[in-house]
Amino acid sequence: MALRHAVLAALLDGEYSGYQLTKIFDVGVANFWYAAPQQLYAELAKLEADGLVAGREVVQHGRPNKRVFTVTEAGIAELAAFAATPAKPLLIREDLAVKVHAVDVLDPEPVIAQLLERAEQAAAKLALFEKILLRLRGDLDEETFLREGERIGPYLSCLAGCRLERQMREWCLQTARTLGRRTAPTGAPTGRTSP
Amino acid sequence: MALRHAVLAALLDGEYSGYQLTKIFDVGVANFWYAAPQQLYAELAKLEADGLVAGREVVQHGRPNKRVFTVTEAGIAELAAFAATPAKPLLIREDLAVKVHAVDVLDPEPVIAQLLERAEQAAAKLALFEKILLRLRGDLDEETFLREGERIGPYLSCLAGCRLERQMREWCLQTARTLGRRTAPTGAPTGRTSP
DNA sequence: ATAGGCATGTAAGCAGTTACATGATTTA
DNA sequence: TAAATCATGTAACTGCTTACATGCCTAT
Repeated sequence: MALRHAVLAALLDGEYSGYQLTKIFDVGVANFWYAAPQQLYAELAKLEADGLVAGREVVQHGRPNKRVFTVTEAGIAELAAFAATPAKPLLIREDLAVKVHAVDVLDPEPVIAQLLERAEQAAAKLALFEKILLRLRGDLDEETFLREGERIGPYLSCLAGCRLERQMREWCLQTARTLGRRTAPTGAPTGRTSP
Repeated sequence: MALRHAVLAALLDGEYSGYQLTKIFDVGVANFWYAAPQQLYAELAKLEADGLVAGREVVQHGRPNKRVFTVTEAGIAELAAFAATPAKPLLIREDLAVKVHAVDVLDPEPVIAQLLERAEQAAAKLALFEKILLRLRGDLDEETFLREGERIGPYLSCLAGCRLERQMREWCLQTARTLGRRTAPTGAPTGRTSP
């Protein structure tokens, strides 16, 4: 049971409703945990029942009311216990890499198309993360902020997201180029050995 | 249902038994899919029942016999259909990043220790992957191999593993350093503001 | 009007994890 | 003689995904 810790960590950034959390978690690399909306509503209910978060009704005009949640002291204690526990290894599951692994016996065209699409998504996420970094560090430069800032956890985990997306983008582009060169020596003669 | 595709892709590299696959999959980033041993035995049974792989008994002396599996033509067709289907987004779940995200309200010591340990694991995996790359490309240099090699899929997916582990190592070290500087201004006076 | 965003859930089914079970052989 | 490696599973449980359900408000 580790989704609960990801939810608790996310709620340290502020009061959020279930719906707001779904937005944060379906960016996926929010805090390196993906979760479906239904999981979040269920988990929040459990966390509240266990006294790890406290809900508060927020009345809104013009849109449905919502319940926002805060981490309780018991919730902080739960996080502390979690942090002191040995970390589980990274869990990663990536369709696209499986397809690339098998590409030699397959039609490479759809794989190349997916690599290019993924590269664009990675670039978009990277841009988003860099905006978040800017917002978090305010008017300080990164080094000063990391030395003296009050709350650097979200910044540090966002830095990991940047690294990941940057590598993802580069790998996708490099791989697409490599595959493209092998399949389509189309257009002007290139002086390479003909088939 | 995507574990089956990861298993099929892994079996393109050669005939493997269930036990051998467990070794490949618990390296984790084998082809970007982690799976527990029990999953693999179950999945192989299903794949064989569906005619996507074929099993063959290998008699051994001095150790238990084993059954090794090969991908059938139907298996290749299944992989082809999978490759043509839009890829699901990357699934990533990382305890350690969650802990870092929450580090401001926690004792940073155990988190730093885990970051350093993870950095070492990443370095070890990186070294392993680089050996695999060498083995795959034989006596060719990378560029030539990627242009002219016969089977480049495993090489390309292993390159992704290298990128990932390299970033992981650097992020862990950078993050541990940052956290360490903030908590322990021990030793010689540094001129910084005292607590 | 219709699509999209806000807001919260239930229910069924499948996938993944943890614990248990067995047994032979090689290495320390 | 104990521990590690090879080799293959079963069973119970938990967690995750997919599909369904509802309803209001805003923008096009």
